Amino acid sequence: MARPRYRRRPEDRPGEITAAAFHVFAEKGYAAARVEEVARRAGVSKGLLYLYFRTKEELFKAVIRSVVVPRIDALSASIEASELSAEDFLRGPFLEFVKELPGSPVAVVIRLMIAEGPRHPDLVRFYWDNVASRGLATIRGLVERGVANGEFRRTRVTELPHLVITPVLFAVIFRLLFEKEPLDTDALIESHLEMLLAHMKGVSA
Amino acid sequence: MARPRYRRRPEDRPGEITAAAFHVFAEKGYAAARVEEVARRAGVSKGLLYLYFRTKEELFKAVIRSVVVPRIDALSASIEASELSAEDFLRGPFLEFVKELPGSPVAVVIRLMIAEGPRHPDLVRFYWDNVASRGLATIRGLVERGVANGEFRRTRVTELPHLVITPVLFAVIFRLLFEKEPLDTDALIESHLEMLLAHMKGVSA
DNA sequence: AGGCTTGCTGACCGATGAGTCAGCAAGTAT
DNA sequence: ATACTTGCTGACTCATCGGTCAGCAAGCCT
Repeated sequence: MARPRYRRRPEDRPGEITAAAFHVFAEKGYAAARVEEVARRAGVSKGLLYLYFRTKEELFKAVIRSVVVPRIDALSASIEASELSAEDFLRGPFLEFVKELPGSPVAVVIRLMIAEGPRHPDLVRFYWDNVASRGLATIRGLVERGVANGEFRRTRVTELPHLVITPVLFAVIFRLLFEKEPLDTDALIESHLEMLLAHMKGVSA
Repeated sequence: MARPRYRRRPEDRPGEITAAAFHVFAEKGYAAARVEEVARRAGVSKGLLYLYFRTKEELFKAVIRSVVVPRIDALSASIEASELSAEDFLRGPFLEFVKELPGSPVAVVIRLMIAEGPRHPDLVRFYWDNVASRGLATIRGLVERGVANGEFRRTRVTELPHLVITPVLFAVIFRLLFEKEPLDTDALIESHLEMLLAHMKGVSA
């Protein structure tokens, strides 16, 4: 008895295709990724792919969104829900979240954004509006909460929340580029946080 | 009188071609860059380009090397030549050097390395051996000089000199990606250095 | 001037890959 | 069973681009 050559599953297809596309884009980059390989990995014909995504670029955008959107929601939620002091939040949930990033799909997205950003300005815009600026605003809010509490002094960190996450981006990129060179990214991020907290608290430890 | 259609200038060609290639790779990335466009910008035929560079990939490697090698030499030289204390060197020549990076050709090279690194492992190796690891070793040496001097306490920064340059990489990438969003990269780098020095000196300023 | 070397040109080739479409077959209604 | 809808296939087209090569001409001899 011949099994059917395929099953109709219109509900599942888009998700399967973006998942496959994520892997292909991750290892090849945008330009070198082949639409046909995406289709093959998704167990689908190239023609079908084009029924769900109008062009390769549309597919690319869908992939970025599919990785990024759920993360944002998770982060926002965890902050709202927390009753911790600023320092405890930074040492706890924040640190945990941020230590995951270098090994997560977000790292891949960051690489793709750096590599392809210049030719996909609307994607950069989307990323800025939904990830980068919101993340920075969140950190700034946290720092200001600490200042209001009396936990922290007022420092440049309020105006430049970027100072909090520089080692995270460094770790992401270092791992991406120099996989072979060992770097204890956890220690990097933790040491930086120690330094930062000491600075904001105004003690010399 | 008909001007000659071209002049023979075999000495100048390689440099002219890599310079043109730098611009094209910078704005298109590797895969989307067209060899013919490089040739056109260099005022040369595609055929000639292939007399000097065997393949597109060779050309790419030559471009990276041409930007990176002179910088290395300049940095090494300036460190050797200096008699300053560790702190003064960091506040002076080091800071100056590092503030230039986000707007320099090195920024472009960093983008290209991130984007194309995975498919050019020997280039990554070259970059690691000649730039990244040497730069890190230099910073570590500087910090240790400060410790030996009694200027600095012994901290994690000795083992993780990466902590010194995280804001530089951040600034490079931020500028590359979000050109439209203002960020005072000088202030970012300076503030980080203040924090770092306070930490290493063990004071709370 | 005539001949020789070689820097240089640009038309060409072959491969590759994005996107299309005519038609097939899985599922559904009758 | 039969007819119908539509998810799905894969062979095809057409443009693009890396790389080649036969030959042209600039500059240098003599």
